Amino acid sequence: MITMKNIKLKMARVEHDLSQAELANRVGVSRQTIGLIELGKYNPTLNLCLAICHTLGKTLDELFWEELDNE
Amino acid sequence: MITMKNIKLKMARVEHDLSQAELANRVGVSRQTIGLIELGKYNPTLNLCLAICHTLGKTLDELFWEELDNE
DNA sequence: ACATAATGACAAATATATATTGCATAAAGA
DNA sequence: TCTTTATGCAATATATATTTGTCATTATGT
Repeated sequence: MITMKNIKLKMARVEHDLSQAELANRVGVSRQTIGLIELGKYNPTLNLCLAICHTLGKTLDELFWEELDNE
Repeated sequence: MITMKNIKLKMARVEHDLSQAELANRVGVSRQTIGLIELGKYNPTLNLCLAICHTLGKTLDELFWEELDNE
């Protein structure tokens, strides 16, 4: 469960001028879930990843493909 | 939770001459999990998707993009 | 300085991904 | 045939993703 911060997700979200709560709303999950994914403390499901991608206009590879560094 | 069959995953697996059980072994999950993902009856976690991708030499987009599922 | 929004952290509860076991069937080989 | 391998299906059990609620802190704005 030791993942890394998802900077790319955070950047894509900010790019759309969305707060974590707003993105969570559009995607249909809780604010905490989005926050934890950005912090790299979560292992989201594929469907959630896809929903985030569609909301932010990005692909899976663009947002979730190996961010291999530590925080 | 009715998803579409993941044909691309099955093709990539067969391309590597792996059975569901063999792929499951390498990825560290049960045979049923792989089978259900291929049947589109499951919503795997990102880490599992990534493990499958690395084992089969594919990216997330190549194996898991655009099988549109409901909710 | 004060207010409010945005985020991080934490715990307990719920939902669901995944494991485990077993059984059924079809295909391929000996 | 007989045996083995591969796959689907189903029930129960476990692990973990996700929710809900609350509080603290850090911006950001007035």
